[in-house]
Amino acid sequence: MGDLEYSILADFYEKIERTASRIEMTEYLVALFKETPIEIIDKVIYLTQGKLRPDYEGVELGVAEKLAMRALAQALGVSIKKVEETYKKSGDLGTAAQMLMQQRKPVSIVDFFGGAVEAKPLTVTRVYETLLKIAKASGPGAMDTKVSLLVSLLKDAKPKEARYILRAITGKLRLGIADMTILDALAIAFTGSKNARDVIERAYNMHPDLGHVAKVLATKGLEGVKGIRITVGIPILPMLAERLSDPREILSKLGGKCIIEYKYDGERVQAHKKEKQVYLFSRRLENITSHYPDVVEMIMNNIKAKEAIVEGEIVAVDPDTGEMLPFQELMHRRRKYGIEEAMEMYPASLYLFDVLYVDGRSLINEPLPIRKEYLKKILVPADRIQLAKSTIAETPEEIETFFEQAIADGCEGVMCKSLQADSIYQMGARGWLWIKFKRDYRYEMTDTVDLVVVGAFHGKGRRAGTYGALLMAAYSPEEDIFKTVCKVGSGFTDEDLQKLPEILKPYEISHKHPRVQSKMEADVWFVPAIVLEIIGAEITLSPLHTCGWGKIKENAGLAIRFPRFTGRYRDDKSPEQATTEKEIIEMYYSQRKVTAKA
DNA sequence: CCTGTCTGCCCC
DNA sequence: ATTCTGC
DNA sequence: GCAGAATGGGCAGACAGG
Repeated sequence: MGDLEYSILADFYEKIERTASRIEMTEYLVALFKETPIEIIDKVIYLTQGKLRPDYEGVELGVAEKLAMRALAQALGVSIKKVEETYKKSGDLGTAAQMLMQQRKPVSIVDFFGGAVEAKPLTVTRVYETLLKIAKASGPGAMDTKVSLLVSLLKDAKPKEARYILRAITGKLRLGIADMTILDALAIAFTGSKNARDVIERAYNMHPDLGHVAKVLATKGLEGVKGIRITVGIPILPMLAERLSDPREILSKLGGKCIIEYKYDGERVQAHKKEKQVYLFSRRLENITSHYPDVVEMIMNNIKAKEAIVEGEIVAVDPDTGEMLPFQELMHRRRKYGIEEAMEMYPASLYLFDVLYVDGRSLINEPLPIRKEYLKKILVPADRIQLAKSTIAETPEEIETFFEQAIADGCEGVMCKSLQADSIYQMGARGWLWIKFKRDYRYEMTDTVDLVVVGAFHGKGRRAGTYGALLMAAYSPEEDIFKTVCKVGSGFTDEDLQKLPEILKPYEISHKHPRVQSKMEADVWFVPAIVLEIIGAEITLSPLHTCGWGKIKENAGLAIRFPRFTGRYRDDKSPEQATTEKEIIEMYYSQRKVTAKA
């Protein structure tokens, strides 16, 4: 059985990490694949993706940052505190491990002979199999088992190897390569040119398991890969949408005319029906069949085909009024136990918007209008299963009108889709055939808030050395207190990130400021002083943030959904002039009125 | 048995 | 989910 | 414009530990 020393993999990772050129990265990957014995090509691919098995199999490590830190401390015989310190400073657990290991000298003869020096070199298979064992450990004592397994690996690892083992475990290799680059490299490594890339990508889209595709390619060649087809029961890579904020632009991208449909605030689902069997897959291809027995039932009864793959959005509804409920409520359905009760409290509606396969026939290459016809043909609509509401729009005004109606009906926005002859179902991400349009993409349509920076969190990866996110608060004039509403870590340019520590440094304090109310423990606290403009999609109930605590619901505050920095520093405002708690509460109520109208 | 912490290529 | 950046 | 890597709120499940 062929194997590969893990240090060789680590060396390639290091080279890839050091360059920013995608072409160069691909070249290194190609060299790696050529050096990899065919038997373990799938393992190398999974490790390089930072996973163990394809998503739809649901194999989970159950180890992340904290447990990995514990294991590292144990392997090195240092305190968790020490590991944590090094981690926070470097912003990367892998780098921290490498640094700490390089610092360490053999302390005693026993250590010397018992330690890494005498150990057999790590192999890809050993690393992979150990990670699988970690994933399988469960039940009482599982944490210790997982940690011990990881410790055993780290004890035999050289510093550089530890770097990448830890990164693989935390799911962030951070090499600058992901699926698309791996596909390029596979094409070149096994067929000699990038020409075959499209064929390989297509196979991957229909059977999103890179390890499997690579193995087929390595053992059976391109012909084997061409044989990979859509299989009912294996999820297809879902088509994604681009975003735009202007109806005019949307129309010009889509050729002056489009299908426009409601974008429901729920969970996207790809439903597979195979005779008497139904499978449901999430957007990230997790198997979510057990969460939604009611949806399974509807697919079984109301889709008139022996076999079919359809796509739609699951939305929670109020069992009494039938009104659509916000996404937050649907989350209660993502459970393993108490499904029956949850089903009564949060019944699900399914709004279908596409069909990809019917009775042996792939519809992937059919234009959207044809697919919609098929969908209409096989669907028997009922109370809780219907087509997503849609129409055809040819002017910006028509888009605006339909959009307003969607918002009034409790949707997030709309999807605008091409209906041209080339409007195929583009598996994966590519293209501008689908465009989403949401209220908060438009500055004028959404209220921004001016919030006070009261704390910050150390950044990771490329944010190492600066802040990853800031803790933001609204002001309560009645109590003269600042209460948290969100963290914000998106919207900062590199320049912002460089400036922020300088701006905030003068206000840094060692403990939470007495005028700040927060349930969250920040890495750094500040005197409330700096005000930033923040935009978000809506206000939600929060179990964590303290703004509006108990004023709308017992044991709940308010938070901002999808918060980001607008780029505007409100240095014209004092912290006492920031958005008030009362204003946030009003925003919460006014948005609910809109949805209640529906 | 209850509570707190951590995890999820989680969902959005 | 949104956003920014290097290629 | 793509591909990748930063980052958000919040839910249930799985353990650990009192």
